[in-house]
Amino acid sequence: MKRLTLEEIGQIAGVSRSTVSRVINDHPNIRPAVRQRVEDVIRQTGYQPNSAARSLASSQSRVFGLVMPSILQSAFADPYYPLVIQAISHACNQHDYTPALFLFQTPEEEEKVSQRIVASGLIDGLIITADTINSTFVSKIQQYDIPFVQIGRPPASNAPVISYVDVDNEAGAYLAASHLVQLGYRRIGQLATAHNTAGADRDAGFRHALADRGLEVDEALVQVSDFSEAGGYQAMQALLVQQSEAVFAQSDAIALGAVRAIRDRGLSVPEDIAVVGFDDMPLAANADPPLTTVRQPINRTGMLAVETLIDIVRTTPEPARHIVLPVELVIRASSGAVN
Amino acid sequence: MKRLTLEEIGQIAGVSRSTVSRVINDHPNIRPAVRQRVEDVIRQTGYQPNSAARSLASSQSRVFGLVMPSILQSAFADPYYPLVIQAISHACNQHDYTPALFLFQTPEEEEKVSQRIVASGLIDGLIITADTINSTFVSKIQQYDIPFVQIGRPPASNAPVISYVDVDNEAGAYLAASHLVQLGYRRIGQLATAHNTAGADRDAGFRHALADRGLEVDEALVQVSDFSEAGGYQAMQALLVQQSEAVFAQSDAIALGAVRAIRDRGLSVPEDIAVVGFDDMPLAANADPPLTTVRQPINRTGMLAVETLIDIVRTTPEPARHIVLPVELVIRASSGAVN
DNA sequence: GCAAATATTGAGAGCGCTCCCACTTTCATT
DNA sequence: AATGAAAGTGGGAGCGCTCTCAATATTTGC
Repeated sequence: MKRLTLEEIGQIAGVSRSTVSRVINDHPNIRPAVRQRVEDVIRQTGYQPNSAARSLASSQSRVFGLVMPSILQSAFADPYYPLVIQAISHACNQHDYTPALFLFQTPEEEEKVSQRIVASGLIDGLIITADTINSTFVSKIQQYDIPFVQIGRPPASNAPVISYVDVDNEAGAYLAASHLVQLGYRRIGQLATAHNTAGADRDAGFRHALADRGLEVDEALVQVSDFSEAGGYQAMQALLVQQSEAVFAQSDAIALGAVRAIRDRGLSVPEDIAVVGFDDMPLAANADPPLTTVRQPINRTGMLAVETLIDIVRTTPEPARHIVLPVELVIRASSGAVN
Repeated sequence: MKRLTLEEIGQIAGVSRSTVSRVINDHPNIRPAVRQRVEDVIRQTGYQPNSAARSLASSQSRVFGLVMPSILQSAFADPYYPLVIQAISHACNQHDYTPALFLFQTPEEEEKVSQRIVASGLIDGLIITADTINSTFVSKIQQYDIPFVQIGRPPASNAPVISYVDVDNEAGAYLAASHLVQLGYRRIGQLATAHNTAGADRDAGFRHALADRGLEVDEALVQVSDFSEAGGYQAMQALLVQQSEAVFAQSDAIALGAVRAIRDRGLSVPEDIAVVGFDDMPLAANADPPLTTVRQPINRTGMLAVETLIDIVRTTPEPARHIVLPVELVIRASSGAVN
């Protein structure tokens, strides 16, 4: 099937290349009859403008890059990332952008690909997720004039100048921890993380909640894990020694690992130890027991990241946009509040 | 940071645009001294050719589309797909291709985006996964001259003309089922699937293995599920009524759902019912009990899909390439063969 | 009904590259 | 040393679009 050009569409419709271009780009000042005629021809022929020619002439590609730097072994072990990818894909489809995927498993891979990303003009903007606190990627691309938004708050030093979409991690952790306190638990542990600001904010919310109820945080009850199930299992084993009554896990994957560790010790959830997670992944509801957790709106996060980036690309990049989405506590059996 | 052009690089290096182009595209017949000089300038300036201009002039974009049609609710519930995405991303990075992601959650989304994909020239080729048996997507794009490879064998009617990379699902299921037979189980059930050829092939391998050992397949012991954990849970509940001694699950996610269902019934794995999965996801080794399963080489699958597609794009598309990768049985505790 | 204002359309240039062809230089051969 | 072939290099055309500007058509006001 031969590909048609603007010129040929114009020929068929009896107008010039320019007029067809105007129709496609939705410019004003076209006689309705002409627009109609051109649109008909486009529909009948299935014409699609050549994207290379378009982006060469307009220096806009309508391609966004979705970047996940430094996924070492295990980032995909957290089902959060696939959901983010899905959400962004969906948002891009809605807005006629194409998402290009850049997963970096090693620093070398990151180095090799990132130069091409920023300098080839293939990409109009970047959505960056999973940024670890000391990632070099963001500082590298800041030198180029490529627009980007982060999913998740960047470290405080960068935050004012970087646009981002985040969920209210602190409020979520506050809700989760308060829930445990209200249920009467006193020795409340935390399975924390140390890689990104989400972990830091959840930690802050946890501590804030306990402090507000007059409880002190026993540092022995705070164990550090990564965001994976396996990490949660290990960290929980350490926590079990400390006889905590309840535990707030910074992700659902961690929570599931914790449940497994508790079970392996012959204890049960929530009777012996209550567990609360964070994220409300689909598997949280199906878990055994169903997981009390903090629901974060991943689809909205992805949609807003894309829309914010479109806004930045089309209008002025200044000032940086900061969006923080609310979260909610979803109470299920694992915290002992319901059967 | 202003972007340089070929012309400017040539100016700096004291050669013409054409010569720089030759260096970049690795053409022969350049004096080594000149090539060196040009390469130095490129390195120092960090020059990257403009990809829009390049693809307009050469009609090659070096972008591949990764398509997952008809993900209705739950395809991402199977952790297999994120791993495939990761593998393909990695392979594309290695070969200087950019992977663009097209996930379709509804037929409307598929309809809207697919026209743009095939006709805009943005994409040099497609890698199509998760194709359900009666997907219309493949038949739609076959009308266009866009090269593609499938991950997973297409239905027999299409198979001869479509290039694909698959794992030996039948052999894997045969291994898994034979393993259970050898362990002495006789009432062996299957948690099957009905969406794609992988399921059909695994079913065939399962039946083949039982037949080879003189066992008949009791159809009451074959329950149909989707590829998810939740699906496995439901299907296993139905199977529990039938008193099977062992069960072959067509995916690890299904197997984990089955384990949960068995547990919920107060039975244990493998003492009461042995379970074997398929895929060897990372979580299979960490599961409780660790899952006996069939390991499929997802990274190699992704790499070969990309390399096959590159080969098709660069050389002749005929004849279709068919690659089937071997799998291996990984024996862990869930089948009762080890503690 | 006519000039002025405005709406609509077409043509040219150019985005930065690749590809082809023509030209210059170098080298092997006699 | 002369010749032909091969190696190496530069310039023009053109990929299919957008954007600007000039030209033409239509409308408005009086």
